[in-house]
Amino acid sequence: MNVFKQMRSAVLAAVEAEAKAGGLPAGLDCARVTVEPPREASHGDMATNAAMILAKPASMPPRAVAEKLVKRLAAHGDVVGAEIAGPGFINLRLKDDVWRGELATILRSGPGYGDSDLGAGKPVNVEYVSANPTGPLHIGHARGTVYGDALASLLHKAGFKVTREYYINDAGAQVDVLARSVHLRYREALGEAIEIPEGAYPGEYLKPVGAALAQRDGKKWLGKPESEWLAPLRKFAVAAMMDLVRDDLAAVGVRHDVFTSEQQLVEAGAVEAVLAELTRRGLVYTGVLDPPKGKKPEDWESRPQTLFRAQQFGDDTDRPLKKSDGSWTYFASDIANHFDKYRRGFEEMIDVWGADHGGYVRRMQAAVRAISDGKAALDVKICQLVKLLDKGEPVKMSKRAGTFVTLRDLVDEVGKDVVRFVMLTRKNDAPLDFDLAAVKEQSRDNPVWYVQYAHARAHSVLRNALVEFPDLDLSAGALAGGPLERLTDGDELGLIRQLANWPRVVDAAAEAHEPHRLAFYLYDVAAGFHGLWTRGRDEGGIRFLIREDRALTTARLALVAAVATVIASGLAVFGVEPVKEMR
RNA sequence: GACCCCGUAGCUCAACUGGAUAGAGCAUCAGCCUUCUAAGCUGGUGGUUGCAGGUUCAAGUCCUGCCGGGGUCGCCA
Repeated sequence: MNVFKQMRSAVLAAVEAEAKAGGLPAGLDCARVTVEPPREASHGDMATNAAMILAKPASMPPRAVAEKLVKRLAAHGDVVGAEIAGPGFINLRLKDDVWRGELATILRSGPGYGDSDLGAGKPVNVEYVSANPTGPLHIGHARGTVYGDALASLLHKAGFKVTREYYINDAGAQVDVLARSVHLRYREALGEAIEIPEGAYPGEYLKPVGAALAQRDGKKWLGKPESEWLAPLRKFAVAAMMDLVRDDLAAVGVRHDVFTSEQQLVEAGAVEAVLAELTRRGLVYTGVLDPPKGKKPEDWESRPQTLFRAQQFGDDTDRPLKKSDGSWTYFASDIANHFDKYRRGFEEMIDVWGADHGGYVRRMQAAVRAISDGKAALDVKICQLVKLLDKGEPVKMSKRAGTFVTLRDLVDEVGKDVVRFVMLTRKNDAPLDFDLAAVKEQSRDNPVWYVQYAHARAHSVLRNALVEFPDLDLSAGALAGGPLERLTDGDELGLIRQLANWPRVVDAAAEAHEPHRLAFYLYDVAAGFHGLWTRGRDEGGIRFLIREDRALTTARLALVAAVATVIASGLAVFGVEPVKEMR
């Protein structure tokens, strides 16, 4: 329970008391009542919209409601001022001790500060990456990977029971291509001169896979018809690719809890099972689709096919479940995938997809509603493209020429922490520029650096404090129990207010599934701290370390330690290591 | 043609799911280094939130219609 929630309870209590006293109708709906920090600091510590929300149902002017509430709130022990402003806001000014108390809470909570019970232990499944197992992860995967992972951490922090899931698309035609490509490399490893035909994967990374196969099976698959080796090689190749993918994921600090194989779902009859279920509900039929208007494919031929009634669940049209060769569409097995998740207990699911899958969102949401009788909800987060730049110039990439940038290359170039942080500095559905030169810059416009610098600076102060006061106890408990009443400067208290906002930021970001908000918040905290630091250059009295005043120093170190704590808490969600020195 | 995303300062982007005078960085202009890291800080300039309506105490945010940019559109995943 953070300070804002506490004050919201106080506001609700005031409403209830007023209702009991007859000043307001009983049973008013307070769900939309908020207590938040006002945008303008001069408005006080917190503001509530209660009077404006309740005015209409109470059939009273907002200011009249506000007057009644103000009277009661002014009597609250933590409140030193309550006034009506603007159209009916109630601005609350709190005792400084409330903020000092929150500072102690931050220190005692450590990096766990901001943890909440918003999720109440509810299971959430976050499916992300889910790249085809046909090669190493490239830069196009990087954003969804980092985003999904940070979102998972964020939801965990907000009290959800999170499962990180990877869906392996190992049943489609692309995997056949992979198997054939590996067979070529296998023949090559056994001494044949090969030529890579059009339509096969040319990547060098398949060489060791072919060699490993030759090592394991010898000449077993030479000169045999494809029908004999395709299935076993597919399995071998997919396993090798997934090893590759897992290594790449580890390099960016990502680790999934569950890997679900499409192939295994198909083999286990999961697709038939879920289709039977949908058929039983009358949601599957054989019909003919109209060609898309305005863009009729050349080879369009009208034919009856097996369709899912997606339209009944909000999609634009019904969607095919079977290809013309009789095998399942990707959509059909993906329904089985989501049904599988639902049966494993997930009523809340999140999928992270690339921008090119935007058109697929509705049908999958329709399917999830259908298979769960509307009990499960699927949120799909689309990650827009990342434009890779160097000094403002686009980095040339070509898949054909093999010069596409792998995720590993990027991590090797700038480091895991930078990749992770930068990927989270934009809303997921907005395009992102990733400039290799800019992220190496050490300046204010490089947010990674700027935030890390604030954290390092804080630790630098703590280190210097021990030079000045060698016997100082810098443990969180000791600092929290220190003479915090010595913190009286407006900027100091302002910084505490900013830190106290962290739990709200966590909750709001978790609810919106928007981890990027944390990046902006951390940047602001860093700015607040850097500002206070620099003020100490001009005004000796505001410096953190005051040789002649051990008590004041202790109090200020508590603030410094709290800044470091909150930054570390935020970076932990991002999976970024907070540094204590900038080197 | 349909659907999805985006449109905010010269540039790159925020805006706490509808709140008060729309905020940061870059750029630009003016300042601050015998002192805990100047790798930094302070201040100024800069806006018809693409356009036009609507909803209400209140709209950048929600609804409708346009304009512009991107993405997608049966048998790819």
